[in-house]
Amino acid sequence: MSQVKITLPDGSSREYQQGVTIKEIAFDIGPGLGRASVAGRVNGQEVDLAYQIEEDVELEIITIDSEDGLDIYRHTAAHVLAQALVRLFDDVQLAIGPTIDDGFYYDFDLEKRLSEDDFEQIEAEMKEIIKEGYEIERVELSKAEAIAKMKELGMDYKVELIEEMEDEVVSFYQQGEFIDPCRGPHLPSTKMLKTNAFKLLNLAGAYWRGDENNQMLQRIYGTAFTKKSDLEEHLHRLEEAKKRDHRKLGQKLDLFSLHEEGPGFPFFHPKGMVVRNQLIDFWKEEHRKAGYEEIKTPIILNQELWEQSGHWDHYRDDMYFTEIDEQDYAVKPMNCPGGILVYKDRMRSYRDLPIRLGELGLVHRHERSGTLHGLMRVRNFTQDDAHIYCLPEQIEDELSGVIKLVDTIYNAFGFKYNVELSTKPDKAMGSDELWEQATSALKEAILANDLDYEVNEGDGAFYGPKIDFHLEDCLGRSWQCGTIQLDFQMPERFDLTYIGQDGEEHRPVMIHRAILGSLERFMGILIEHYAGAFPTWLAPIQAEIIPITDDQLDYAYQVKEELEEAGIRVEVDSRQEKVGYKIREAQVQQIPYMLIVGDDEIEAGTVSVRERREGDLGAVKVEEFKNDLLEKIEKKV
RNA sequence: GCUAGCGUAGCUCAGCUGGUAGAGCAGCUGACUUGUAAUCAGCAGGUCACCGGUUCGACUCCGGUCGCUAGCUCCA
Repeated sequence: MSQVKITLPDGSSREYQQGVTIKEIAFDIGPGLGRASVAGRVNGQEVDLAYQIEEDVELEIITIDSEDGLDIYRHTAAHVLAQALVRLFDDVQLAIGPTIDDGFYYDFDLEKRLSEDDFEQIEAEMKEIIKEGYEIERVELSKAEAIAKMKELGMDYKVELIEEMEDEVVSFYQQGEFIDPCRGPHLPSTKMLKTNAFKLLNLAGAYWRGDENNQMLQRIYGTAFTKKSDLEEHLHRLEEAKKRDHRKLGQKLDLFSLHEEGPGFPFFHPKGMVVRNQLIDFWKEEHRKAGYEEIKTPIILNQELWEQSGHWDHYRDDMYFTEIDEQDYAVKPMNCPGGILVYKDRMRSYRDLPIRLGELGLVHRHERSGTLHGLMRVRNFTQDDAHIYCLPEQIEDELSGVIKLVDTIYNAFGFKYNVELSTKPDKAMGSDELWEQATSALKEAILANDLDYEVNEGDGAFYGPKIDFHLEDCLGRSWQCGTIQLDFQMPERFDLTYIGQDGEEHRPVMIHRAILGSLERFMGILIEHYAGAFPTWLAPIQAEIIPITDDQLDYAYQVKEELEEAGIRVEVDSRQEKVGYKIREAQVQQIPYMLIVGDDEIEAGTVSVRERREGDLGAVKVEEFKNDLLEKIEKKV
């Protein structure tokens, strides 16, 4: 027997007999580590504790309290869920069961339609399996054997998956009577799962392989932790997150509403309009500084325009149509064709380029009913659109300019964002060469700006690839907001030209871009981001004046007038209620400042300032409060 | 669009195995004139989403439609 040299992450190394398992090494290093170990990473590859080391390797022990350890733990929990389903339902067909950010799910096919009422029974069976404490063993079969095995068990989806694998050996994990093909690793035993720290959360339909043309499977989502308290904390966090839901806050803070009379067509209330208008003011200011001009184009335009743009061929199903004087018209789903008409309205010189035309354009799209979601996914929304017409050699600078503008605007709200590069979809216009050229230009712009990004294959617009900027909502769901699309198709289709230095006509390049994405979605994100407590510059009401009795009403209105004259949004709560009541009301409405005025304040010409988070700040002169507040608003703090 | 669930007063929710609805908050009226997160009393408010069926009788059971929620698909 020869020795193998194990190098640990800290650089130290140890010698063991060839064939030593990771579990043995972990216990050899220390019993504490041994007990906490769930798997290993050999030369960067995750493997089971029972994995035998046959040569010199770099080894990392994965412990239960690490992120990777928890992931393995949850993966085993998913297998236990699958095992429970197989035990409970004869005709269950297993599909896939991966881990996700906060838990795991398993997809399966079953004649019986499950409901959440069935969770209790399934969880009980899972607990039983955990208690029975099966060793979890890795089994390797040849591809042919693997297929035969799955056919024998009637697992058609697994057969399909294995048939498409390239490897000749397929690994399985067996626990008791249950066996499931899986890459692993897994916990060494089902009994390592805590019976009181997992929970099945919800049930959903999910298409096999994510394709809506396929069979719809049933999916059970669950989560698992190594401690009961962690599970409880997680569930508590979910509850707290739900309180930030923009749909709830929108109603509570009287910002907007949705009605059956117009599904997906949001109604903005006066307070919601304040936020929206502040956002627009900020947007306009930043765009003015970045060299944009603004236009406005019609909502309804002749159908022929949409045929020319390619929307008729590629986007018709998502559009609304109408008729005017027996002519066919369409309600715009995008602003570009209208904007193009503005560009084409006169001759353009190379000296004019780049031309940056911004438009807060109201678009309508027929989104499928099941996809609507508060303000995040609606059927009419205002895009903070702009189209940049430029020379080919200006592309790089223009793309960078937009990326920087996105960063500036998102930073004003403290948003973290994810960047995706979306490439050519199946349903696309134009040659592969042009797409390739446009895609690599976008990629270069991302790299030049030092952004991390992921590639989203086939998710581009039908006329060009795009860089998408994603923001997260209260539950961590990702929503596309900003987008930059490089387009060589529309200039061609609309025969866009500029006169070059040589006096000849040339083709400009077009960049479509939105920073906020849509005002509606962005506001939804904003509401959840701030949990309704908007920074003062955005707050619908910035200060609530609270007189203690009617005797101070005159003074209250006097203060109101002074602040209003300075442009501050202020209200007087003139109701005959106790101070505590009015304060509570203002707190619930997340008003940044409450100004309490009693006889003392009248006497001294002050207001007692209460800040919504810090509480009572004491009395200050009205003038001082005003200047202070104006400065905060100006600085957007 | 698909799968599952849900739809009772402006809001949040009760309503047992079918016998034509109730609370709190909000609203209105009155009293109280109040010092940093809810003063008291009274009043009013519902074709139980809509349409049809079963039944002597339906908020309750069944079917359909619409809307909402979670997820899938699709997307700003």
